[in-house]
Amino acid sequence: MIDLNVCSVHCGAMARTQGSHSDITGPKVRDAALRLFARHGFAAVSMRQIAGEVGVQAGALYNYTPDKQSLLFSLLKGHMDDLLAAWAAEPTARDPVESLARFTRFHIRFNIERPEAIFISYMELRNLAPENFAVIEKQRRAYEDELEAILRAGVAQGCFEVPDPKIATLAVIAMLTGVNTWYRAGGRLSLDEVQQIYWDMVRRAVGA
Amino acid sequence: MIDLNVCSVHCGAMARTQGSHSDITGPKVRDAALRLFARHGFAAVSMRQIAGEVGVQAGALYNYTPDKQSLLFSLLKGHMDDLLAAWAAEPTARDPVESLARFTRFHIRFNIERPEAIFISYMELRNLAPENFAVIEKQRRAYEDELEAILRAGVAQGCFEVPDPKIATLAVIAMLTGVNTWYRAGGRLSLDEVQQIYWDMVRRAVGA
DNA sequence: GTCTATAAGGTGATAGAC
DNA sequence: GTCTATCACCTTATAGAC
Repeated sequence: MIDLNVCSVHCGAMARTQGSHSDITGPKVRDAALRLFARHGFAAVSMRQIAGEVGVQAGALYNYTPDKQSLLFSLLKGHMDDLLAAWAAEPTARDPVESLARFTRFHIRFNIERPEAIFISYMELRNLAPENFAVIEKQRRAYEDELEAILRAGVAQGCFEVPDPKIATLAVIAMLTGVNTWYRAGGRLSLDEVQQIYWDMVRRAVGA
Repeated sequence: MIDLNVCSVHCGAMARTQGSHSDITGPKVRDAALRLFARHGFAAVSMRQIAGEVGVQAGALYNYTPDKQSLLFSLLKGHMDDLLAAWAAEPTARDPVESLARFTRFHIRFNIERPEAIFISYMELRNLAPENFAVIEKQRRAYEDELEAILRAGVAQGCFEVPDPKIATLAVIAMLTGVNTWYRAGGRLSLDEVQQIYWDMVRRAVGA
């Protein structure tokens, strides 16, 4: 149909001094899939649509993923790895109040910086094959456990008033994640103002 | 659009002492669609699957909905109508603190009682045709405005400390709606205990 | 009101040319 | 690595028999 790059015979024989097509096409496939899955949903997006965004034919996608399911899992897994690594790289604090403040600001910033990945991480869990779901679910719990540990430390030290740390964990995360439903860069409030407003609410919610 | 009681030539002349097939099949179609959409997602569910749940052939569904999109819209519209009507039927309070307490308890109970409808109301908005989305979005804002009015009244009377009522509204709703991600009937906590825990957090979050 | 049959087209994935 | 072509199957929706 449309032949954009009839490199075919020639390129294979040429000295390939830098990145092959796959070094470029691979990330483009992931970017297109992330964007389309976030916009229309995994089930509503076809491999042909993704290929169209990338500028290749559908068959070529299978050089980069064994199937559509693996593509979704790879995106979600990569996102959760990023999340856990980024939080692990944050400087730690002794004081639970300061830890909670850092978690609050971190979570808001991280989420706002990658709205599409956050969106599919919440919306497309049900489209994961069971074994893939189990992996992501475990990582999600590991992240929740980070916040729960902060709350429990604060309760133990008497600086938080939280009757049920597990529920408070889920409540705080739900509240913070909600930012993504309305925040738009260049809107009424800066990231810093948003972080401050939510920190005030979180701080009071846990009785700090 | 949907003719619920045609029953063709015969029934029209007969004394119809009780429900025709359509009186039974219609609700069954809606129930099956709600359950399947919630479980697998709108795009992933076929009309044949819905028909299979109901116990009819796919073609018969079109006696109850002009198309798949209208079926989704009808479910979401019905849910939002129920939500707004149920809140309107709640007894009102003069005191903003008491109003907020009632809203908190109402929202949690209403959501917990119909997890599937709540789920698709959040997940399937993007699968609505633009004109249908506009209708649901308007209703969603009307509901948010109810809470925002409570918060603004509380700020005006000096019983809440909320720098940005709009954001506080969205934060509180996000926190409360999060209950549905973990609550299961017969679990560790009763509905009443959950309502109490969340009310404590909401109350403190708004500085009441 | 429900059935069967069908239209018209989309789906994920693969084979083999280049 | 990407193409074209294809397989086997699924999709929504409609037509007409009963």
